[in-house]
Amino acid sequence: MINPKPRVRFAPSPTGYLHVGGLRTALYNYLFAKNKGGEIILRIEDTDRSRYVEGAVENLIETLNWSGIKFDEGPETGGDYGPYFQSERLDFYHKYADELISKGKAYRCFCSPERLQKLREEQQKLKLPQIKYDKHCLNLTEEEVEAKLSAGEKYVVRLNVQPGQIVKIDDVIRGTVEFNTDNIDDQILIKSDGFPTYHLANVVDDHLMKITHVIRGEEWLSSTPKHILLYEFLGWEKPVFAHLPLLLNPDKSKLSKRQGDVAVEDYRKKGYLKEALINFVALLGWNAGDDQEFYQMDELIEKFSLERVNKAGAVFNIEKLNWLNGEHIRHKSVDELLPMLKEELKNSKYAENQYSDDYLKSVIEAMHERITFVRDIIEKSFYFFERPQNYDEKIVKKRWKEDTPGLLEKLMEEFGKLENPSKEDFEKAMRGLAESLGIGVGKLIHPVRLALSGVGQGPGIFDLIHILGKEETIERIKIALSKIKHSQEEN
RNA sequence: GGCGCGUUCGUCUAGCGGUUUAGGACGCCGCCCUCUCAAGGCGGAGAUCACGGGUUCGAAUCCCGUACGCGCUACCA
Repeated sequence: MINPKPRVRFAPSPTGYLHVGGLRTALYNYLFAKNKGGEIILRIEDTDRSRYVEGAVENLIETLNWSGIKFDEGPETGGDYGPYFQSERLDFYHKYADELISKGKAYRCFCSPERLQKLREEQQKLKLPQIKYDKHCLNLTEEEVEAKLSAGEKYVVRLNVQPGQIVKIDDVIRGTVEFNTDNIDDQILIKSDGFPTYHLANVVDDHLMKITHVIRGEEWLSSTPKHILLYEFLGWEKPVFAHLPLLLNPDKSKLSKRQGDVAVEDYRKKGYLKEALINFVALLGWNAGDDQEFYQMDELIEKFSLERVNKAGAVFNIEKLNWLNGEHIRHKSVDELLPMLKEELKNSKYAENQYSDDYLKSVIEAMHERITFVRDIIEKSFYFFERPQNYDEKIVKKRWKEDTPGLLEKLMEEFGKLENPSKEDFEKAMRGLAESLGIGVGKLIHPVRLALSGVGQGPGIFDLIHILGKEETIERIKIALSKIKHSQEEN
């Protein structure tokens, strides 16, 4: 009975940006579909005109594209089950709303917002266990309805819920969950502006688009019985439901803007790799049951299963994301990193400078294992892009001794003799000098590092020298010699 | 308030009745490697498995209750 090729959907509403929780929902849908050789559809749920945000759809699609989640059908790609904007599917919703009305499973309600408000307040005052619509308009005769209709009165369409019944949900993640219809309100299906609510639009579209599995956030679990009722009233086969645990703030509340970034584009701007974000978010609520933490998309597809999704919410912990970002950078080749570095350079203060690909590649090589973000190459090892403006006081104190200037003079002399030196040539020259002087090579290495970079840490000294080149190395040592001497004298 | 879901190291998690002195990862600390910083390797601290009852020869694992957290309770999704 289960379709061997599932069809799932990601159905965001365009209210601004793609939330990281949304990204994970989209991801799980994608992983599930691709693991089973199925299809994933992107559907835009734009039924709330008051929340419409200009450009949100474009932004959503752009961010989804960036993430590497590819949709088989949707606004961009098209497909046989369109249109993929709910605002363009109004006829469908009205058709089925009418069908429900004629079956007595739904009814028109002419109650004013004021009456509804008052009703709610009264029920609250009476401390009624549940606040529900009183089915007032269900008692209207056909003639009364006709009269109101022809008088042009505004109305909504409500689901006619019969109390005293048990609705069961078989959730892949949560097992069987039961609801008593006593607690279910006569949900509005069509708003007075003629647009459907989520509940109707969702069920109609999922059926029409032949969706087999509804994988969505836990916030929908409570309204699922309404959806099940709709499927039953319409005589449609229900999809399989899977309600995902929520993503949480460090204080365990639902992930929100106030406590950090929630928009995928924020993380993108900060320099997180899509591979790292995907990897991280995949692990928030799911694991394969082994010790693997590092995943590429294709491995996630291969190993993903809904059965292994957790029930409890997961705190979005930035530390682990940072680690994963570093891991994914380390797994990338220098050639893959090159265009990324160039892009970062374009947005840096070095945008006007020219660097050869070979130079940048050697810089990447040197910094590859020392960074969390590609941008770190520019920020942590700025000395590959400009001469140091000053020298770290602490390091000067620690490494710049009285005999240092003399030693560096000798070293420059040795380096000066080198013809087109390789990294090994520099090393041989420096170690040779140290040996002949009977000193530890550290007496040379540390001051040289300071002279070349201005700081006390970085790649191996011979890499640093070789990348900078003989001329620049000597020049920087000269500059340091004069500058650091000065500061010493001044003190 | 009502309904629903959840609860294992700070965080992400493994565990699906005995193999557990509860395993891994991030972070933290230490050691090794080493010219520094990383990366890597090794090790350490860190969880009375929310609490209380049961079931059982035996429970983190099954059942019930309590507490706490979260979600829903809109003409929002």
